[in-house]
Amino acid sequence: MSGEVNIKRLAQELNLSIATVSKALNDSYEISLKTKTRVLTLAKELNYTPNPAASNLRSNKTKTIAVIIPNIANNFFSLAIKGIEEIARQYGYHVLIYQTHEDIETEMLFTNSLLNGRVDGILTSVSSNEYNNDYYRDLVKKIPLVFFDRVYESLDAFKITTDDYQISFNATEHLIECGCTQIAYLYGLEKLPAGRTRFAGYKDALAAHGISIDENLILHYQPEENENVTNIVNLFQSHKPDAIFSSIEEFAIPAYLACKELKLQIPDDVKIISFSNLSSAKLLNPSLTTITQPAFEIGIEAAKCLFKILTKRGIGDDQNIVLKSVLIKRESTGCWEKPA
Amino acid sequence: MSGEVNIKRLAQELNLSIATVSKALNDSYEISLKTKTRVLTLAKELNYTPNPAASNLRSNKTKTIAVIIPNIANNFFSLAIKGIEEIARQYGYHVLIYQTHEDIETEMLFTNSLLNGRVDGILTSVSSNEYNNDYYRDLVKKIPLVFFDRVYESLDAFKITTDDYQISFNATEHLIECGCTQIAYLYGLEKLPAGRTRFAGYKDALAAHGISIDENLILHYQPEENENVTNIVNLFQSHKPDAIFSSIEEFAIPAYLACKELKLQIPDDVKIISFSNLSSAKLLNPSLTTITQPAFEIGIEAAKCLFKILTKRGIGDDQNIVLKSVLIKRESTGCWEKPA
DNA sequence: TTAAAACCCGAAAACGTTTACGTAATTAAA
DNA sequence: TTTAATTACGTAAACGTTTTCGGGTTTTAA
Repeated sequence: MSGEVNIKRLAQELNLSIATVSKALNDSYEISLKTKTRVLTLAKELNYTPNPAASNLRSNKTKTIAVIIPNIANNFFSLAIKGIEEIARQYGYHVLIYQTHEDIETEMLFTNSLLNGRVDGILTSVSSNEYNNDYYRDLVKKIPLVFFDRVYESLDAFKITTDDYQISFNATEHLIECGCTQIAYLYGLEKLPAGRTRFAGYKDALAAHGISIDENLILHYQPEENENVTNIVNLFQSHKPDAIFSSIEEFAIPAYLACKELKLQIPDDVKIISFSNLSSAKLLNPSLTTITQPAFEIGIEAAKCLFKILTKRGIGDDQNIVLKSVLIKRESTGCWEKPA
Repeated sequence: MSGEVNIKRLAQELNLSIATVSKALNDSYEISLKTKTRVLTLAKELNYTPNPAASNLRSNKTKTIAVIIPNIANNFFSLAIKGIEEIARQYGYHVLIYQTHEDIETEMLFTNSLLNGRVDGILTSVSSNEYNNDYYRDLVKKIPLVFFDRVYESLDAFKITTDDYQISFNATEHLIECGCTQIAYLYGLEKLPAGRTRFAGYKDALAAHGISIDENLILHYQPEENENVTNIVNLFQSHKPDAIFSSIEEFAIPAYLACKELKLQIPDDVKIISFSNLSSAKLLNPSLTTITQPAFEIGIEAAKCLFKILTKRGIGDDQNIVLKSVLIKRESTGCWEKPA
């Protein structure tokens, strides 16, 4: 009964043609104010909502965007999605979510399945296990696409990133100012510009202070959390770093666990700093000094850029948008200004 | 070019009718194996994917489900979504996400916008600020719907919950066994069965141990996080509880902050226990004893139930599915067995 | 007064599928 | 051998919109 209220039904009850009703609903200039209000009031009365499938088919627009991310159960991404949702709602758009689990195959599978008109555009933060530039160079020609955080460079598309280089430089400098010289680097996102840039900031900060890079102090991320803990433990035992720079959130907890295992005191024996959006960073034991990316704002900006494309605005705009991360000094680096 | 490959195109190139191609793609028994393979190979070669809008319109099925939750940036819900996504992917379904921000109006707005055939079914965890039974009693007749965690009772629909009563009883008993008698209760989800049941478990555990309820020790959740901190501080100053039972994750951090502000030692001065899916609970200062719900599994189960309905299976099955939460004893309650 | 413009609405095609129905050719049953 | 059943494919309608085109009526300008 209620599911059967469509344009035809409205047209019959109002003694109008289907075309007129459709135009009235879409606020066309061809329709008089009088009939518009007649149509609108009946539509509201019968609780009419247009059939999306029919509308999509004819107009080739879906009012839907897709978000493709590695993992939703991650503070950064869930906050970003929150921002995206906020903007999407303002535009009356629906949001589809896809998790790649850091696998480029499923990433491409999902993306390809969206090219047949299921969505009007895509927001993506690419997976870390490979860098497939060719694929994305073709893709951005086929569908409106915006990258955020984990981007592909030198493509004709909007890219929302943070000041990874500068903030990593600053964070490293902060450790140096705290008296550290043997700063271990926990390396994540190696294949992506974000990871490379963070490392560059670290390296350049060391160089700027006359500290030479020690390759032995660089540890690479393993998907198995336990492996990371033992790797960090081994690193401590073999090379005794006096600080840890964790370039991804996933390394922070393992670093703490390793210290716990070795009974190392933070920040006395070792200082720790990590990229992180964990809301509980300030309550860790000790509280964790973090580089925190504006995840929510990144989502907002990314969505705004996509709607710029979808509404044909901002054609000539700069496609590289860089937001500022913030270094929040806490107990784990020992020289914070004042505990809250 | 590549976007223009549709059934008509396939039919032309193969000298077949549109109907035959469609049936071949859907593996109909009416089509010979020979032509099926001809169609399939060309389809793959041209990278054909059916237009979802056209398919939806004609067949009245979208391979899409919706998830309606209060807030995605919450460990419980993001883990649940991860589980839902997992199952949806197995069935080749797409997942739409909607955040209500605990507002029943937007919740109904979203839900209503899905009744016109945009999705085949809905998974929902209802918002906490109201209990609108009438609305959902009508709704479950209109569209396949599964509730998870925050459910409406006595409705003809699948409901996935946890053993809130029993685990709250056990947790309260744990505090009592640690010597606490003045156990404050931080009350959340008051209008929902989940919140009520948790409170009942707390109350009955007190009664079972001959401890009378003190209304002054019951604090109600406020949306403003700062308010909660000051409320807890006030509670401490006026009634000196020796333990805190936080019935929702959102109360845990404020409780810690209040203790910090009053320089109360956890667990010596006060013991704390909280419902929580925070992955960092074990690293808080001190580590937090939690009641942890199997969020991922809840998502899995909820999605499975929805697909039971969508595939017309499990008609007579029990619609109340209860999963077990787990009480993880840590430092904040002082009598944990053995630190990890 | 007349032509042009503006206004308002309807007929019908189109979007790309799915599916009920029809039919010819082949096979099985009588 | 005749008839019924089965197999394999095609025709055409339908799903509910949007949109092009056209026409009739009223208003404005000359």
